[in-house]
Amino acid sequence: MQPSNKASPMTQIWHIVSMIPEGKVCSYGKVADLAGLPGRARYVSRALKAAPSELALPWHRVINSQGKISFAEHSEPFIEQMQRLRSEAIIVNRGRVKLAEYEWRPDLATLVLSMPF
DNA sequence: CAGGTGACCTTAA
DNA sequence: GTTAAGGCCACCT
Repeated sequence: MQPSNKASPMTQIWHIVSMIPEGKVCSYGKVADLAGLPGRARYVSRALKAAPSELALPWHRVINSQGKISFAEHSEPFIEQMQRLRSEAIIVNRGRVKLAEYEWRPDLATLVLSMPF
């Protein structure tokens, strides 16, 4: 019997986030959709908060549907996220990035093949 | 069990 | 371009 490595919803979310490429961003809602959890954007934020730091997920590439950083402006995590985005040559103005320019558009076929069973 | 909360989203002003 | 309201759902009091 194989050890149960079935993907939990949270694991799925971590997996999707890990695939966002450098220099691109993705909204919480989109991550939820891609993880097979439509309408569960808030679950994505919880999953990120719960993610072990050893995973080194690119959590800073996840923003809200308006292209804005969802942490309170000027808060510590807000500033860190902005710095991380800028370090990838992403332009951030008033805590917002231009989605038309930076939104991740994954190839769905490739994505499906990368999914854990 | 009931109510509050939040790293959200869509819609309608 | 903005904000406000309603919806959402796992977690915590």
